[in-house]
Amino acid sequence: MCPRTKEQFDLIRENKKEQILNAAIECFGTRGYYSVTISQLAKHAGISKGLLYNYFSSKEDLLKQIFQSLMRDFMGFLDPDENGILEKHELFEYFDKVFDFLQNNISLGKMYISIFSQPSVQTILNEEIVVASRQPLGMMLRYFESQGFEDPEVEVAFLGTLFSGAMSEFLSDPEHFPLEKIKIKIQNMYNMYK
Amino acid sequence: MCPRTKEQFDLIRENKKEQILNAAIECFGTRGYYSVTISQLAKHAGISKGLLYNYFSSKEDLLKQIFQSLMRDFMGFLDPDENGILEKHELFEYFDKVFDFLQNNISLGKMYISIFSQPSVQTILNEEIVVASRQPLGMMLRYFESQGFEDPEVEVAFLGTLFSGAMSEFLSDPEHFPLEKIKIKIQNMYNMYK
Amino acid sequence: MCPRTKEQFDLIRENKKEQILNAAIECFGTRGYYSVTISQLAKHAGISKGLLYNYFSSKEDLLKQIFQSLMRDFMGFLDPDENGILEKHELFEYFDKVFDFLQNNISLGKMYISIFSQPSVQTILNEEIVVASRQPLGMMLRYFESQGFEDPEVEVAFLGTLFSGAMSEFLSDPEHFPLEKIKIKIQNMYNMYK
Amino acid sequence: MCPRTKEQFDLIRENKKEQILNAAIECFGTRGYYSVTISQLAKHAGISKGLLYNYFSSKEDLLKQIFQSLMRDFMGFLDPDENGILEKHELFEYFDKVFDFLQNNISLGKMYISIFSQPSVQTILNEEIVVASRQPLGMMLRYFESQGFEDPEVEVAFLGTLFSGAMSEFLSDPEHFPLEKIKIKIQNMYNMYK
DNA sequence: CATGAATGAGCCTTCATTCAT
DNA sequence: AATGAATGAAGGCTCATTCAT
Repeated sequence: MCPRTKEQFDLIRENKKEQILNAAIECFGTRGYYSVTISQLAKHAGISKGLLYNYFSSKEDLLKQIFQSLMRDFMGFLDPDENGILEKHELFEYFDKVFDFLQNNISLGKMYISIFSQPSVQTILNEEIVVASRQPLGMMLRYFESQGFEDPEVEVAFLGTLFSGAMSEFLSDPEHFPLEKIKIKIQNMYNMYK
Repeated sequence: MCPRTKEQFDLIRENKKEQILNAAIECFGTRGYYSVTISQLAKHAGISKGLLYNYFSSKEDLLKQIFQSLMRDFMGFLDPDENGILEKHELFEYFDKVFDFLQNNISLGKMYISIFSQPSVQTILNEEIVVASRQPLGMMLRYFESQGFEDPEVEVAFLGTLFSGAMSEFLSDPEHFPLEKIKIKIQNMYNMYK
Repeated sequence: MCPRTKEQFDLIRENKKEQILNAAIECFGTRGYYSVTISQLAKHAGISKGLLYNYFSSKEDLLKQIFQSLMRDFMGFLDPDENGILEKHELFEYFDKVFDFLQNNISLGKMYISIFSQPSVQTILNEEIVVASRQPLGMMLRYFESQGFEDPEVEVAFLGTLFSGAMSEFLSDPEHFPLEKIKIKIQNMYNMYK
Repeated sequence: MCPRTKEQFDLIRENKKEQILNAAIECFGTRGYYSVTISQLAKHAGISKGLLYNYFSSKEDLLKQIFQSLMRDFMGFLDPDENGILEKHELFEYFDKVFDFLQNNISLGKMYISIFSQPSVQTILNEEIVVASRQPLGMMLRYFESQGFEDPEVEVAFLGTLFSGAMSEFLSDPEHFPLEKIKIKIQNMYNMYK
């Protein structure tokens, strides 16, 4: 029989990679990066240990790739028209989008939280984090400046506080946290009425 | 050389245990529970590995004891007269005390954050966390009820959001986070003027 | 597309096998048998891993086939008329041929050296080595006997010493080893003037 | 009970390290660096796998330390008075010492041979080899210069040829190689009569 | 009380080999 | 004939824990 075509192989690779990433997000999210072994990961993804290394060069690499994809998602929520400028309605919708996303991707969110709070994981991702956060922070700062806020830097810090607080509280108990009501409270604080 | 009186023993035990706990807090806080080895810990504390097991039965036990001591500190901030009832000035002062404490115990704070966000560490501490948080949450709820808030449960959740957000943002970059200004913003929200 | 005539098949097989052997000699010679992976080998040969196993049943088999081909070459140098008897001019020319060959096949030579000195590779090739060396050693012995040497066995050992020494020194630094001058020194020792 | 003194621990370490080195030399010498596993090594040395890493930071480190000790031995044979100058009697005795040593340390010798001929092991030891060989080669060169040899560099190369040839032939079959007679032949070539 | 040598289970990773297409 | 995805045994190494002294 003739071998598979390049297109067939590409399709297999793409699907399998997705499959592994999903398994990894779930495992890392529920049990934490350090507590998950490659063996468990492979079993969860329904593949052999060795195959994982056909797609990711190491456990660290796997973490980095998940993180980067997550960062891309978040950036897309913040600045959908990719013009680097944050408009009022974008900030407003950002809340909705991020928390909608989190509700549908609880494991991913938990993983994100555990990434940002585990010092040693931060070490692994350090460069990625710095690069990834530079742009959104700058956009928020310019937004508050343009809106005539008295102390824009504090506003950015406070917004960050609300965000990271809401995320971590929601994700630590998704069933009971009154997400909708909190969102409304926050949006009211910024006069973001629909 | 070796034999000592009972009093000497007790004094040594007390000091040594403190010494180990401090070293552990610093190491866990800066590098994370999983990345710190017992060897490193012992070296940092200036003792031998074997001796550490004289004071703590395992690495997990060490973590639990740190956590319990931390919880006791926090409870002391929230309800200093230990009457189980949260009064307005106590909530007001709670903010100050907690963040004063954090500013002087950054490693401990980082460790706290990493504890609450690492799923596997949560597993280790699960019972302790549930027990420890039941009382303060109840106190806050009764406080907001007594103050006639429309939806006390949401208020508790929102306060928790502000808290955990401020903690995590402050601890992720203690040098630059405008802690004082954020504290004032929060206290204003609750009309906690001095 | 796929089907071909039997003649085409045979031609392809012959070329492919040559191609793989050459790649293997180069890789084994420069990096050593154990450090070269089948993947690298296949890439170097411009084929897939799977195809390699169509021509060689295992990594060991590949090594054995290279070795056998090398042994055939060397035997051809020692006894070109294949009469099993070593004549003076044949021994004389043997030196020239072997070292000419080595100069043009440095990787092969390095591989030969590494084969003979790696105990575990010797294990793999053990039978082949014994069989292959029996004949030339016997021929040399009879040669020195026929030339009336006092202690022919020592002469064989000494000749072997010179040979293996010159090979290993040349191959460990082909650029700087004064091969021609050493050859002349050796040939003078045996009165092998042209 | 009181703990051991520093001297007691040092003694334990020294003995144990020796024990591991000897086991490693024997294993590497008989089966080759790549074919020996840490498990086998540990079993052969009568210790656990983990303990090996208490004394050597890696398998490579173990190889390097063996090699360095071997190089020190060889240098001691070549220039016992450590004046950096090779005298006639020293070169003469060098032969005897080296081959006496090899007869009593066949595994070590085999390991040496396999080191110098395995390309990938060479890579590991590359710097060490360059450094280690610079001095003796320089000494030999100056010796032949001082003795008025016509082409001292070729003499060094030829002596190296004899050496590495004799070593590899002897070590590949220590039982049958006529070492004494070969030594005499070589010493006669250089007029090194006792 | 105090030390660090010693253990061994278990981790991440590699790689020869197989197999469906 | 040809491909590379897939497997799994095995290797090097780490580290919490124990124990003789």
